[in-house]
Amino acid sequence: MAARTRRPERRQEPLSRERIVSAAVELLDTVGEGGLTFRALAERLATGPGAIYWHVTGKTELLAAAAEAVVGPAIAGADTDATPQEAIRALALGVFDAIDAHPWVGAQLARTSWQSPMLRVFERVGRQVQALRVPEAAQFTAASALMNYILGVAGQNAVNTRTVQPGTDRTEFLDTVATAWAELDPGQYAFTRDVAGQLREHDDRTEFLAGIDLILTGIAARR
Amino acid sequence: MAARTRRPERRQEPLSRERIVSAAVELLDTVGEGGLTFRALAERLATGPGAIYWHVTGKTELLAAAAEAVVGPAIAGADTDATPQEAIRALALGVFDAIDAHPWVGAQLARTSWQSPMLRVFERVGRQVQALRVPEAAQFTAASALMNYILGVAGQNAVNTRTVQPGTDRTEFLDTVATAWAELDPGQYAFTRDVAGQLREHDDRTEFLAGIDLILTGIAARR
DNA sequence: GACACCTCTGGAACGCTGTTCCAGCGAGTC
DNA sequence: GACTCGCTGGAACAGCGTTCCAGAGGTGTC
Repeated sequence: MAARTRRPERRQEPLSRERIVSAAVELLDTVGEGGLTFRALAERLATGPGAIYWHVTGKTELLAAAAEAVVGPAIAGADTDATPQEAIRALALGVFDAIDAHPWVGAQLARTSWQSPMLRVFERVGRQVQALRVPEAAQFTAASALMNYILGVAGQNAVNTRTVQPGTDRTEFLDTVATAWAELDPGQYAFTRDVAGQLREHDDRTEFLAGIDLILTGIAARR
Repeated sequence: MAARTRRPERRQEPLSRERIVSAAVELLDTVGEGGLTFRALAERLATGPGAIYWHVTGKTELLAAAAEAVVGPAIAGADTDATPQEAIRALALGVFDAIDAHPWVGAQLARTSWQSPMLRVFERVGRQVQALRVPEAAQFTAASALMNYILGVAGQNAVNTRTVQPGTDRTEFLDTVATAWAELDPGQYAFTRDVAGQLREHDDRTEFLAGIDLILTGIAARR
């Protein structure tokens, strides 16, 4: 028994939404999307699965909160004294870099439509679209196109990091795919073969920005 | 036993990969993404879950095959005697319409990187990019941007149909979101409020095509 | 001090999933 | 008739998100 001598074995910090969310982010970062389970999370927090549900309604909300925690700060910067184009680029890169640092965020954003934080991105992209003097009737189209492109890249980024074995690095992965492309049937896949080299050597970030610029050029030309 | 008179109670058709995939497509179309389980599929095929695994390696392959079955025919058309822009539009619309008719395909395509059938889309988009006389060094970028945009729309389309309750129709759903947008804080969400009306009245297909055209314009301007 | 509250805990259990296992059926072959 | 082998389908397994609930621990009231 020795009930007298038992130490105050109660957990140092009490459970809280913040502690749960930040533990979830750590788990997602280290073990990946599939690694976030309520049991693993409970173990990390030295509690049981049931306790977590007191602070969080379910996995959906938990993932949304984790994404918010990571993306929120990344898009918080001010876009004063910058051209609209530069502001949009900076915003898009903020999202991109957050996804790059936390691949699971890409899947999460692509899965959850325009709730926060992507609604905030939409708002700020839209304002810059207005600053570009895009006709009112075309503003929704312009901002939507940018959002869809960003979310498309987000999703693909997530897919790629999910596909790659945890052991291999990015260069090796690109090399494998590029080699596979180069060995496709020349009749059926002439173009894909042609650009296999560009796939091998491209930089994701630069390429992402080039796509943004393509759309921005399109928007400017239509003004 | 009356073994003599027993009808050929053996299932009419034997199990086969095609039967399984087409049953999966039916299930996905009627019950949605979450409705495709091996048990439901087995019941529909009047067999057990184990039998399915003889013809299909697992759920991943099954989903890929289902997407291929739906998207494959949609992008099979020939693009002879059409301008490159028209060919790209037609191709993109083929993918869009397939997704529109089978919402789960959007999620599937967005989830599986550029395997078939999206690699075939990439190839054919790329050829038209070459036909547009885009400099070699920019071809990968141009084709990738189009692909990422298409996949972004695909993913968002899937999200929206997943969010909406099976009861309500699209108009009602758009109305709800647009109303919510119109009631946002004017200080923080000025732009979003401004375009709430455009959200309510927009047509997905037209909007999708407008985005494609924006990128095409950007590509042409950079030539 | 005793009692009743009420927030919060965490382990057990539920129903569901994808997947594996394997006894056995039925047609074709020696 | 026996043997083989492609194929079947029901049972079982491990894991998931989620729910349930007995009870611990702190706080306020008499």
